[in-house]
Amino acid sequence: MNRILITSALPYINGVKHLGNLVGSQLPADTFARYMRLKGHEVLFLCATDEHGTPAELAAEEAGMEISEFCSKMWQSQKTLSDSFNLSFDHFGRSSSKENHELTQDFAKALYENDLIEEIIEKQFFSLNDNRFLPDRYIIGKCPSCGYEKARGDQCESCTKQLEPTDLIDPQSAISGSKDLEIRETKHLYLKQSLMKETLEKWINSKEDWPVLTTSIAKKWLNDGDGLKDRGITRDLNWGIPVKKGKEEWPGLENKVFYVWFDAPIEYIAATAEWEKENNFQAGTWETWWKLNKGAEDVKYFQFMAKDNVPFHTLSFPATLIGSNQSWKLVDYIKGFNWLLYEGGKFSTSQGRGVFMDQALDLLPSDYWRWWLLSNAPESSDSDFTWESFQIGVNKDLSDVLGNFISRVTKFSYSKFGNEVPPLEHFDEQQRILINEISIRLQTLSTNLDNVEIRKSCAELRHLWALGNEYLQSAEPWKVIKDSHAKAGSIINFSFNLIYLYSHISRPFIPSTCDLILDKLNFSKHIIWPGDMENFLKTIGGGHEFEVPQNLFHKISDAQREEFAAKFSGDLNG
RNA sequence: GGGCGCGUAGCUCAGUUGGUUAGAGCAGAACGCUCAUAACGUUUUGGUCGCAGGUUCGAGUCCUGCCGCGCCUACCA
Repeated sequence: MNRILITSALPYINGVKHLGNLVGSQLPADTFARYMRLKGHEVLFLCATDEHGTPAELAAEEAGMEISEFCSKMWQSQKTLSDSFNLSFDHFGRSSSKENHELTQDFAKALYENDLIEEIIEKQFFSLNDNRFLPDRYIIGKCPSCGYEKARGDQCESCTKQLEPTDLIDPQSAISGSKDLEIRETKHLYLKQSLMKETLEKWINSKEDWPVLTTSIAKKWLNDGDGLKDRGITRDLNWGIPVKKGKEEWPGLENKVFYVWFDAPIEYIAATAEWEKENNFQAGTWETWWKLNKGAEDVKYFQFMAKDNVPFHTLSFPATLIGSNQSWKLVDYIKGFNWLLYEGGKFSTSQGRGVFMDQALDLLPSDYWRWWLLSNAPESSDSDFTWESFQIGVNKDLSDVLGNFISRVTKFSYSKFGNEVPPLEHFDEQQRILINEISIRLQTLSTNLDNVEIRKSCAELRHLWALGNEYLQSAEPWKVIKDSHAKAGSIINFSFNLIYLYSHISRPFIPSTCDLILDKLNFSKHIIWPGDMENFLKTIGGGHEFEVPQNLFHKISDAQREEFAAKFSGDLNG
């Protein structure tokens, strides 16, 4: 048994997440966590909302709510949705937690003491009307290069030229539109990660098993231009973690908070402390997961995220952990994902384009989405959600292959033998050959999951399901029963044991369907990853009582598909 | 501009360190079965592996150049 720490990238607080967000980190992480639990490992699977930053403040303002109230509400909403999608987090925390405040401030202190934080005086736009400093992208004006009227202070979206806010002609606040701006001097903190370039590079070069996507992004940042740049870790906002040196005030930074990207990854650690507290575990339990000098040497740590998150997890966060010199556990494997597209274009939270988690569940049960998303996860490149692909994938794999197999076995059995599973005589030649093939394929599935190869795992699982139909077709119990009741019963017994197998190995992918199968077929709720097939496929013996489940999956009709597509076609939320 | 990735059957993709007749699912065709959600099974039709060179006994796999597509480039998270 190993101790396995799994974190999913933190979903941002500003609204309901779409399917692209879901498949980019939380969902594959859940499948991996569930698999590792079935394997008997001690798993700690964590996630939390990422609550700080300007977009959260603006979203709260738009909703007419206090920021703290807004975040609480959105946290509850995201928590409810992740439960509905059966994301099996051991704890779903908040980056605004007391634990994160303390840890973040402690990290800042340690980094400062190790000469890895620098105080820099900068000139920055201050909006008198909004009574706040404005980040570069919240200043708009005319682009000096192409004349575009609504160029942002960091970059002109029209000609893509990189800009400084002071370059803009006739600058104004993007928040209020006010032109009453002045440039003020203000102090900020920078994380001197440039000093850690060699250390980080060596660490990343040692990770030969990471996906190319992950290491190539990290190396690009390490070697781009003058190399790894220092990074500002403070912002002029009200909502966030106040800049402090541990518990002490930080002179000149009294009204500032840490940059969201500094405190968000620290929440992984804080969430562990929250988890400990919530469960009343012995004080210091969280450290056994995170501190190498307190028992974390044997922990294997996996992170899941979309590609936009990779720089922070490969560079800034490790720089924070290493730089503190406090023997923190570093990540062992980073799984990065590309984007999921919606009908060829981008999912967009701001434009309401695509399908969002709450809307998805209004249409169909979670397993339909889980299955399609996992079997089409954007691993090697961006992948495209289309209603047609979704319809075909769900209908074929879930209804025709898995659902129909369970249906034909249970209904045939019930009609011929009543509500008790008939007994197995002994494994015949055909069954032995099949047991052998299943063992091999199960090993492949297991290896794919060990390697966090999500699509391949789905393909292999589907193949295992298909073996059930192939077996039934060639064994032909409906013919055999005319000569031998016992022999037909034996075929059916074996088929029930195949369903028993599927209810275990499918659980990381489609948990609620598996629970339903366990329930209806009266299988034990004690689920493990199967070992020896010969024994495992004898588990359900003769006389086992069951109930015929209703059809587990309903097909998506063409009419339904068209209705969904029309509903979600526009640039407004459906 | 720079960096990275992709381009394999009509569609979506897999192809370990280069090794014999290039694979899967979907779609198409034929046949079979009738237990089942008109579902299932068997067989089968589709590929000069983006283009052009090169290395090699041998290249989808390595090298060079080109074409096309996508992503990233640090104050959106």
